[in-house]
Amino acid sequence: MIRRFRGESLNKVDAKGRVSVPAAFRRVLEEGDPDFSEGSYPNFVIVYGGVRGNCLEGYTINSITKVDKLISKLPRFSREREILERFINTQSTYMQLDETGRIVLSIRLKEKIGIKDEAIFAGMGEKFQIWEPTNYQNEVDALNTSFENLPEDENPFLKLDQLQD
Amino acid sequence: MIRRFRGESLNKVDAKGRVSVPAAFRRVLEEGDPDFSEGSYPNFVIVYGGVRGNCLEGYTINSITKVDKLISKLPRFSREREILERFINTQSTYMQLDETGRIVLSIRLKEKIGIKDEAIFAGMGEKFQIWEPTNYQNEVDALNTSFENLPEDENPFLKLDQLQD
DNA sequence: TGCCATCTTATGGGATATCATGGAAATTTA
DNA sequence: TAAATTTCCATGATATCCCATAAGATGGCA
Repeated sequence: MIRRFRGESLNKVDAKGRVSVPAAFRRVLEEGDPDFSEGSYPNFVIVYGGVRGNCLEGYTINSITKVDKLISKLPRFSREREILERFINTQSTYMQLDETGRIVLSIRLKEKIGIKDEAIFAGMGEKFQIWEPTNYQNEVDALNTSFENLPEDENPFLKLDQLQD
Repeated sequence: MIRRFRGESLNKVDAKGRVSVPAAFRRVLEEGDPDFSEGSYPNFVIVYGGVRGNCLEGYTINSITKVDKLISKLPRFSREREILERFINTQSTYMQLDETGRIVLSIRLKEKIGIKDEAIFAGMGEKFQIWEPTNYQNEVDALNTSFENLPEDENPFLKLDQLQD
């Protein structure tokens, strides 16, 4: 089975910026790190740029490597590549879980998304997101509204099956 | 895992031109220098020519070697090759980290990119860049603008997925 | 099915190491 | 020998490591 990021969790952020990554996510990060072995702690990548930039996004090493490989196919000095490198490499950072399954969010990262002493972890399949709780609620509400306003023929649930191969 | 240059960092440049290279970048430089060994300090290359020339670009020994090989594939006396060699070979220099992880930017290099007493280091995957902070902000803004103005079908993020396989 | 032992998880505190930075001394270069 | 460079030492801030604990989840077993 290929495990994916699922579920959400509200965790405390302490004075040093430490937060527990939900245990279920840790399993996914372990599976997604080719260098992980029993007794070590998985590495992964947090991207903090992104189009809207009000949350952090965590990627396993394997999935970020896929992205990196795609970027590397673009001509070395092209503008396109520059844009992608700027958003995906410049605005990201390696992370490693510690012994107790925590990471530390630096002051910069916390400021970036407005986190104080709590953070929401939200599973998104190949990635997970970290939100400041209020912002998260707003995002969920906004999604609900925009979903309710969609015409029937654009209902993504219905469109899903049409994509079939 | 092949570590790449990720993240950004604002560091002080002192009167002698000394700047700390971000610790995360040092790890990449070490991995990318075939002659590096525990207890020594990695060598790398700084290119100060380049197409737009308002920043410096740092390459690991391994990645500049890759670029050199690409250049070597061009016809020996072609104009193309001449240009690339001028920008990438002539206008570049070897550097070595010192004991405390710093390099010194010569007056020439500082003038080249307008640096006074602060420098931004920006990870770009296979290379990193050094910018004067204001210029960097302008570049980021320009990138954002040019990104926002792209027609949907040229969105580099979406194109990424189309490159798939 | 109810109880206890054990493991895992989320969390906290203190000690230690690393990082970025500054200054002085030693050495080289012009 | 003055200026510039390199080497060496010093320090505050930050990040990392190590140990501790309480609550919940899990599993075995009578």
